[in-house]
Amino acid sequence: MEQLIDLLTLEIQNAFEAAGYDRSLGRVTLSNRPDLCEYQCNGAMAGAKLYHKAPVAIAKDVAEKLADSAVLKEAAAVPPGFLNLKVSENFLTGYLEEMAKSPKFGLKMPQVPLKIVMDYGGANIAKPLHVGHLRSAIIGESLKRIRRYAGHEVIGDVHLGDWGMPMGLVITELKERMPDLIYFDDAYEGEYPAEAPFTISQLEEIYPAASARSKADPEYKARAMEATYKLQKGVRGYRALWNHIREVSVADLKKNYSSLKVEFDLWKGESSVHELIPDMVASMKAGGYAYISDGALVVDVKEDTDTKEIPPCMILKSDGASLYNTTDLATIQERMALYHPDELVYMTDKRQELYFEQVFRCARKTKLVEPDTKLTFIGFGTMNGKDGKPFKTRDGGVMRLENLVQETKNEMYQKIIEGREMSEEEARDVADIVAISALKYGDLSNQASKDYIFDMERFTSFEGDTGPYLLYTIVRIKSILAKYAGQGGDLKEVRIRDAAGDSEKALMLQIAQFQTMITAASDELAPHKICAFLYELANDFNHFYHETKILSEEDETRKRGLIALLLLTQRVMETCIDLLGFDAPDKM
RNA sequence: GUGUCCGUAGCUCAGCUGGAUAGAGCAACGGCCUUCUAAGCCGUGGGUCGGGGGUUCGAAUCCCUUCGGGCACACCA
Repeated sequence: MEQLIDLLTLEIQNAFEAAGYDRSLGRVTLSNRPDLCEYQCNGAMAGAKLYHKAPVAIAKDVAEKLADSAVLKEAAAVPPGFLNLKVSENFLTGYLEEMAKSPKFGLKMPQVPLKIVMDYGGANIAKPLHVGHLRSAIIGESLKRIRRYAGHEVIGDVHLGDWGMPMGLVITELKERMPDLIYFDDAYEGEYPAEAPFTISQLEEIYPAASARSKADPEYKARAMEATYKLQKGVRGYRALWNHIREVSVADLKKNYSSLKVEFDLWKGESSVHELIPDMVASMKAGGYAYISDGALVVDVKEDTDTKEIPPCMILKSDGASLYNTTDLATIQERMALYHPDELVYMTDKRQELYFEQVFRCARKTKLVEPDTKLTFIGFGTMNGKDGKPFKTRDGGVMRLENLVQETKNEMYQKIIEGREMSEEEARDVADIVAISALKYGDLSNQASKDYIFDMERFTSFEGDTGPYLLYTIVRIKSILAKYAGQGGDLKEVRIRDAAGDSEKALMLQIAQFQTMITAASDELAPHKICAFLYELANDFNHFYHETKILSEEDETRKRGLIALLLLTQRVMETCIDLLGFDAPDKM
């Protein structure tokens, strides 16, 4: 169905035309003076010059044509030339009724759905997930859900970091600690053990140790680079060891991502494409794109319109090893071949923006993608601590994601156990659900591209613009609906009625904006717009709730109308939180 | 140095395809529970929208300039 604001615009445009003015002046916007009107049109002021006429006179002409509009209850021309609009209650009711019975509340589906591959994992199998991976996972998951809801086909790929230097570092450190492992015996030709010679916790300790040592010890670093090279070349023992690292690590990653309700369709990684690399490199050379510069193989990606120096895109290091660029380019090639996507989306820290600009240009220049394939980079800001610097643990280390999630859950458990009578087990379950909302909403309610300050106390608060506050609002609605059903009310036999008061109408008007909001969130890749909408919706509901008796309403018809409005509010809210990637409990 | 993003209330943030009195939340203060979850609601105080110039009937929003900060700038990912 059409967006409410478009229906209003059409109505006003017709009035402009009927009054003898250009219909393009009739654009309607949400009111910025809610005390005066619900929607407004500023077109008369823009038309003043065109028609050499006082803006308010134009507005008056238009308002006259709207006197018996079925859509508008009121259209007032006020100085200096605003058209203040109020929607007809009856029209609004019909609009919400149609929303209630349409799939996705009447959201228009694209004529041709896009096929999109989204890359929003970025986890490295050599090291555990840390807070830096949180934003990519949370924002990426939400955007995937939003664009699916908007009617597109989205494939989410975790795209593991499993082929670079970190692998060489872990292998080198393993060799250092356990030189007698069969994997390091070049003469060995038998089967390797099925069981990994290390656990996930050991792995978590090994990488940081190796990384630190390689920074301090050039000889060690050289060995790690060599190990990386040997792995990539296919040395049997190294591959077998690498398989262990991957298995142990992926099992742990799946557990962690799933605790955040983050799901990937593909568990591919840099290594998935290593076999494509030689041919890709050869064709880049044959096509005349790639050449040797300072020993490395590069492709120039400068353009005449550049306002700054764009360094060439590196394809192979001077030692012949592949790097991030190589696997990313090969991955583009693979994704094009396997899925023929219309768009490739990358979610990473915004510091990688220049890097992706190089890769995208290189992919275009070397024709890895179609001319009309869209390549999108979404860079997110840093998650900072209260001091405004990148988030760290108390002792200054990198905070593991698992610990952050657990701390949030514990914090929430404390609050629930203090404020509510609940069994310990139930409080734990509820705390887990609410904690995820706190974490995700705290992140998503900020613009993705900006840095934000992680404040556990604020995010887990039940007051203000937080995830828990939204869930609390949903729980209130659920509670009333459950009571209504318990009293023998049939939730299927209810229909929305015309709003009887201001707060009821405000709630209805807010719900009616759902489609406009979703469209904006999807087009602009902006989950925070859903957050803002939800928060406002929750406020509107609570305001309405406070001054409206529902279950004790004596007029049966009106009561059913209120229940229908509650149902719709709940459905819209739950749809929105699902798009953000969290759930609501039944009680809290 | 070059490029880029940001600077809005004490704090954390919206608003930025130009419109009327710049909005929320937190914090502070004051009200509202015999009645559907008071983890709620209502209200009060708090702003040279970093500074300066320009475009416009109208600028937080667009342009220029300046100050302050973040980030990036080929063999890491």
